[in-house]
Amino acid sequence: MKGIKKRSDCPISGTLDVFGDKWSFLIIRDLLFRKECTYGDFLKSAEGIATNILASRLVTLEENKIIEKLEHPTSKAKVLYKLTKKGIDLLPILIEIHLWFDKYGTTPEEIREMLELVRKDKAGFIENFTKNLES
Amino acid sequence: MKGIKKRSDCPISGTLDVFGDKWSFLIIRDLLFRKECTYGDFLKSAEGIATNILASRLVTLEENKIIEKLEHPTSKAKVLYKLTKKGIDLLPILIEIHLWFDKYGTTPEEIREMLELVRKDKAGFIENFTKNLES
DNA sequence: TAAATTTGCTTGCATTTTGCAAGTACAAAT
DNA sequence: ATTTGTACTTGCAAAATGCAAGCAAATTTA
Repeated sequence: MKGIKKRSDCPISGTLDVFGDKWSFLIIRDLLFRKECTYGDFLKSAEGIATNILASRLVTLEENKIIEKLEHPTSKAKVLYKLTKKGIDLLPILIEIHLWFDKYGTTPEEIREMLELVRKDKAGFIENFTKNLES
Repeated sequence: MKGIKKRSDCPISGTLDVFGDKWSFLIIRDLLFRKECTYGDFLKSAEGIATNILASRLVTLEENKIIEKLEHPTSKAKVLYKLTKKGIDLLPILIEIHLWFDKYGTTPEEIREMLELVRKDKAGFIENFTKNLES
């Protein structure tokens, strides 16, 4: 599965060329909330991604420098995935999706607590969250 | 194409259940930038959506109250599509996608001009843009 | 006013992507 | 030494996508 074909110069189109499917952004969500995930961690997520799809999405995200692979500190059998800076910088998009959803849908309580912080000081929230992920 | 199956309670997942494909958000982009579009207008967009896909996406977006149909003021042969408030409120997501893309990709000049306004006063930009679309 | 064109779709079919179930190779635990 | 865990790959069926053609109603043109 090689280079993605660009449909136009439009930034929205270009972004969808990479993330425009039902799974990629869930992988990013997992990594934003959990910082580092193994292959098995992704498989355990509530939505139930198929293993072949997961593998192909991880490749695409890595090709596009959104995520990177790391050695697991204690086990050679495991692989750690984490976001690059480019990936971490998707946080504001994720936040706006959450805010929009909260306005028109039903947000789980735990997340709604996070959104209160966001509403109090969005820039500060993003800065802190980002710092934590970068470290 | 009937009701969409919800994969989990996660807001990201729920949003992707509706928009998680390569085309839906381009339709919304068109409507944000052009305010009202006919079926033919969407077909003319640079990315070249297939007519059957367009028709099915318009149905889904309408079912989900993101867009609505309007009578064309001068022609019964034409149909006007426009965003609902719920659809207009996707603007902040679109903006963050643009800002992210601009950081890591190449944004067309015309759009970059818009982004300067956004960076000067994001809240004001959104307010004005929204007001214009609502009227 | 009859014929041609425009408009918003639908239909049929080939290609591509997805999803499910198994299988594999290597690491690690028992 | 054997079983289990982990990260995948493979094969195949089902679903989604893409392309081309078709169609009915509205509109324009002759």
